[in-house]
Amino acid sequence: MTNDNRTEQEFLSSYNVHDYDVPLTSVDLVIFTLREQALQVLLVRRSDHPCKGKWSLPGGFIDVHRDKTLDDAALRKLREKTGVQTPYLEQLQGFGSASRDPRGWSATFAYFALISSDDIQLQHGGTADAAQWFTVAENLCSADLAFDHGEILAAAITRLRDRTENSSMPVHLLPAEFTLTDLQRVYELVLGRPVDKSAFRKRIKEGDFLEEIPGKMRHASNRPAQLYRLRAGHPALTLMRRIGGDAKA
Amino acid sequence: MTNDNRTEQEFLSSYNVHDYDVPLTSVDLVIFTLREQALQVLLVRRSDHPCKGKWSLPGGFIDVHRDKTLDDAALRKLREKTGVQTPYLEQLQGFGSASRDPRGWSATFAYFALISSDDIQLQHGGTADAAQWFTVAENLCSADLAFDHGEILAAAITRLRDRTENSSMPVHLLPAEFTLTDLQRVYELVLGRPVDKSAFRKRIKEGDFLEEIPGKMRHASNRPAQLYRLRAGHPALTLMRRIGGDAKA
DNA sequence: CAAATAGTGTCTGTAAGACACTATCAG
DNA sequence: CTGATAGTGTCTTACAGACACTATTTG
Repeated sequence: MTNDNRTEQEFLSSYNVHDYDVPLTSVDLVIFTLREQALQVLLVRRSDHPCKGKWSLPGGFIDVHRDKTLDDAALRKLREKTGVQTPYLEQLQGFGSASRDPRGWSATFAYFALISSDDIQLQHGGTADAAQWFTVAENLCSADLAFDHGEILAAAITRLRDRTENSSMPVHLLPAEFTLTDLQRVYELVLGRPVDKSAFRKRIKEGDFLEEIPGKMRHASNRPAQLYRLRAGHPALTLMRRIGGDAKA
Repeated sequence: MTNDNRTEQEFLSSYNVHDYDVPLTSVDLVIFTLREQALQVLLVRRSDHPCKGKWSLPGGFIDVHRDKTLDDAALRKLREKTGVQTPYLEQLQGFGSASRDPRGWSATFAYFALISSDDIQLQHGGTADAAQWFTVAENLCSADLAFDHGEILAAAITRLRDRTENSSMPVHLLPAEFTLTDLQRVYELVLGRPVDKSAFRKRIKEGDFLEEIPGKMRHASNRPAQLYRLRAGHPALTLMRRIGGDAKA
């Protein structure tokens, strides 16, 4: 009886989500920042079943009454955990299977956030679980994380490295004002290899997503360094190393 | 009462998905192929509400009893529509909001498939809705497709073009055996611009994902062309135009 | 032979990496 | 002055695009 002549109105009034077996649907976040001269990720200890006691990515079910969109749901979780209002946020990948959660068929939209450690105010107490920053290392993904969160974390690290090879992404790990040397250190940290200063600066300037802060320098016991900031109104991500040929022709 | 001392077993026995308001969760497919010298995409006319009568991407709800994983769900939909068993399939992006489906909060995992038109056997009759191939053009995304499928289609086209710039992806649009000129035509079609023959062939050979089929040529009223095929056991996607520097150091 | 497409060789500009050089501060 | 880091210039090499050239078939 699905192909009759009911109006859409009639159809909808007879439709009830609860009549069907549906997957659990959640949002999980991989939140990166720079702390203690290292790339770190935020994990939360689960205070309840399933996976009680294990470390997990922050996240949870979509609240169909409060969240208008998937991005809203991710932003809400991020703000609840870190207090950060306007992070760099992008969708990473979906993960779903019959077996990843013992409560039943489960699917999650994994997100990927970069924030400056200056902006963080970890939310403690109340219903918040214990949250802690972990330095990103190869063995962290194979640690005994909850659900398939090790796999999600590995995918996030891969994505961050890939984007670092050819985009401005890592700027979002820094505070609003920084020197080019600061930025170079971030690239080196994420890529795990040294980067040539001259070539790096050429590429960044060419990308044209930064601007000098007029007259503002950082002083130390050496030549002062020009401070830069993101050029206002520019996209959050600028691709560099444009591909050969004339991509517009 | 979430933080008590129940065992996981006790917890699960009291847990019921139907106690909560959950989003509808589905899988949608953007299936590309080459037909009539053009890049085409498969759309299905909806035979029922909502969006009755509109063209939509093939897809549907996850069947928590038949599908073990998200990828399984996508593969099942693809086989049901096209009969293709082993396509190139990758996850595209998740889309979800309170408003994209009038039945309620809805989220979808969009997938992205490339198939050779040689392999297609469109499934007609039975419960299958009318399916039809449409040539990909800019205006197709802004046509009046069901739900937010125009947006999903646009994202898929963007992804295909991006990958075509720097990977072997387009080979999956061709039959198992093809000439280098065939392949070049595909790249040109997807990118919408001419590609230099010499540079193209250098890059493809360097990518090392193809092999000559020994002694097998395609004959016409001109010099015969060597036929190639995917090198067995190689990954479905090979990146070309490797990034500068020494990415392994 | 001509026509047609397959396939290759050569030149050139551009840009990235390497690395040395200069600049400018504190103390 | 020295030490330290900021910032730039120069050289070399690799490679993609442009484009002309050769090769091999049918008819």
